[in-house]
Order: sequence, then C-alpha cells, then structure tokens
Amino acid sequence: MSDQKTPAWAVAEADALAARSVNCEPPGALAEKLAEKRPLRVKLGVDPTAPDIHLGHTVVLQKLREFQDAGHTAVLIIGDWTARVGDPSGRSSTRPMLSPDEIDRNAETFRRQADLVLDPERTEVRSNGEWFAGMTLADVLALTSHVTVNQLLRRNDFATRMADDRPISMLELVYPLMQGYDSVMVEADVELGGTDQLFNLMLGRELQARMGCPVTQVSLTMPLLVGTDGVQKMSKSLGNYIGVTEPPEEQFGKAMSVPDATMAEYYRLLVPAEPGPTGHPAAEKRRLGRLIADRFHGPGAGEAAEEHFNRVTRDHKAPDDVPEHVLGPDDPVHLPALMVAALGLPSNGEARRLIQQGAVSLDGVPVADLDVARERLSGAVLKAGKRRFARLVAGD
RNA sequence: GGGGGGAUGCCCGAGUGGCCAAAGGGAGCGGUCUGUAAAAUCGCCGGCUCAGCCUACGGAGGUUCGAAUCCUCCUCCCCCCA
Repeated sequence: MSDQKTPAWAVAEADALAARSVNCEPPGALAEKLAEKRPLRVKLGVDPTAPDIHLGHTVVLQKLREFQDAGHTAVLIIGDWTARVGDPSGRSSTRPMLSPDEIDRNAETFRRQADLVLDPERTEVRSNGEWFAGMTLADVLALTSHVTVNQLLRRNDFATRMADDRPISMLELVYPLMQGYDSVMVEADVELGGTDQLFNLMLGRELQARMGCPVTQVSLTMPLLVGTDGVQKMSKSLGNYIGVTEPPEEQFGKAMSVPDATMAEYYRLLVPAEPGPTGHPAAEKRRLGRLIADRFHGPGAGEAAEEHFNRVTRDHKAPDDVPEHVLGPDDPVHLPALMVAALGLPSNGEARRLIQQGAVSLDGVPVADLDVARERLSGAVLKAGKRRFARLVAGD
C-alpha cells in the first residue's frame, strides 16, 4: 500500500482523471487502483426527483464520460428508491416525497438525457430498487447497525439543522446509508458526485469495508455549477438552470444572462477543452452560448441561436417562426383573453397588467385598449413583453 | 405520557375584531438604460371583460352587524421534560 510503489504513469493518469475535481479521497487511492490495470467501476447515483437534466448535472456526467473514454465502466444508478427518501444534501429542509409513478417517469427521461453526455455502450444502468425493493426489516436493521447516529449527525447539513432546532427526518438520516449500500451492491471502485456529496461518498466507502465488499471506493467530487443567477447552485426548482434538451435559442439566451463573474467557471466546467474567456465579456458570452447550443443540438445550432437572439432580443424584431393563432369569431376581441390563449399568459389579469404597462404591441405599435377591432388584429403580430409573440390569423 | 410554541399569498415574514386582497423583504414580471451582465430607476405582482364583484390567512363548525384576528373540534409541524 505504499505510495512509492505506485507507478508514475498511474499517478499521472489519476491526476488527469481528477482534473477539475474538488476532492479525490483518499489521497493516492485512485492511482493505486489504476495501477491494477483493470477497468474500474465508476458509480454515479442520480435521484430522478426532477425529470430534466441541466448543465449542472453535466459537470459530473462529463467526468463520468472521461472515465468511460479511458476504458472504465460507468455504473449509472437511477435512485428510484432513494428518491422516495429525499437526499438532504445541501438542503436546509426536508424534501417532499415523490410518487412511484412520477419517479418512474423521471427516471426514464433522465436515462435518455444522460446519453447526450455518456457513451451508452459503456454505461451500466441500474436501479437501486433492484436491491431495496426486496429488503426485509432484518436486512434494514443489519444495514443500520453499521453506523451510529453520532456519525451521521456530524454531517454539516444535519449539524446546522440540529443547532437551529430545525427538523431532521428519520428518512433523511437513512439516506446516506442507502446510497452507501448502492456502492456495496455494485462494487464501485470510484463514486462521483458534487461537493455536497462528500459525506455520502465517504460513508459508502466505510460501508463497503464493513460489509465485506471486495473493493472500497474512491470519492471524487466535482464543483457544483452555479445557476444562471450566479448565486445559488443550478437547480430546476430554483429556476436558474439551462436544460440540455431546451431549444438552442433558450440555451443561448440563458447563457447570455449569466453574470460576467460566473462566466469563467462555466467555461472551466462545461467546455474544459475550449480556451477560456479572454476578450470582451459580451463576445465571450456569445461564444459560450454557441458552444452550449452546439453541444446539445449539433454544430450550427449555436450560430442559428445567436441569429435568433440578435433579431429578437437585440433588434426587438419578431422571429421568423412566430407561432400562428387563429382568431375566434368575436369582434371586437377582448385582448386579455386573446393573450392568454395565444401567448400562454397565466391569467387575464396578467395580460391586463402588461397592456397597462405598455408592454403589448401589434405589429410594433403599442396597444392601450382592452378591446380591439378584429380587423386590426387579423394578420398582425402580437407581442407581449420582450419575447412572447403570436401571428394572428382570421379563422373561417 | 406531560408542558410549551406554531401553521398567513411563489418563499420568508408582519398583522391579535372593522381603516386587510392582508405591512416589509426576496423571487418573478414589465418600462427606461444596457452587452437580455452588473448597477440604476419607475411600475406591477389572487381571480374576474376590473371605479365593482368573487375567492383567500392549515381544515370543519361557532360567536359577532363584522373574524387572518375570539371560541370549539380536527389535521399537521417544532421545542422541552419523561
């Protein structure tokens, strides 16, 4: 086990595989494993709590892909059972539980989207329901016998909540054990995760050792990608995310709205092969937006998205592909109702407000009236706010 | 088992009988500015074809001319003691 015996090539390879990571624990362990010259089993667990993958997920997925490209096996664990519990990591409060149906649907979507980053050929997909569904109470007790509450409470999320007298559910306490047991079952050599996962990953290592698993895993954690708000970590529920399946124009637009200070981190974590930003922030952000759109929608998508952006956002013009909306028989037309129908606004009141605030126009001419003659609407482009459009056409 | 505290709009949080569609903050949306960045600034922010009406302060009843505010029961949550 002495570090001296680890060959230099293995150390170099370990360094390369640990690029951009925050932790790679324990020190030297990855190199030792690589020195064994066998394909490592690299585990990544994802809880299908939200169906869509966003760029934050891709940071870790990309790392997993790098392991695949180096000849190792990716073990993607869909946490259909852990999702029922809710991971407390990085959370200040308990998560709501999801219904089995919801979980299944999410898992399916997630799996499909993960293949945008991973090499499906070298991905072993498992569901932890495989081993959790059939567990008896005796099994569960045996599992819990390996850790102490004190040990679990040392974890930061719990410690601060204890200090603040905020609730910690039993289920949450069990979560790290479940995740750790996954590692035992798939015999993971390496487990990847965000920095918030370090505790869970280390516990997995301990469980493996205590439960007689032939390997103990290396914990490799990646930085958490900050959201488009530049403040909180990217997450669907905070609405500060860029989804991998979003339309390229959306991705480009969202990339443009990222704070300047955050841009360098996006370059580093999302497009590590590209040179970082050195020019004018606006130009570099455009490049970033193009790279992101290209990556998930193919070459050329970025350029098209940028043109769309120029047209709609910079020049305040309607895009080429304005969706059509067929007018009803009313005359005059009640504009708020029309806006709800044609533009998907949440309520007539919202539409009414936009009109009052001068945010609504017909063919570029601001509208102030709530009721508009049908004749004036027919054939016109209705616009509300910066980027909601509909081309109105007369019905029959 | 005993005692105490709490549940308010997307989130946090004020409000303890009328002046409450409910302070304040955050988030969000819109206008101006701009690089859809930051900063600034003005406005909106329950629903309704809207000077009015309707629905709302955990749930169900009740007291009252009038209840987010008082009473009863219920549900859920937190803390302390055991």
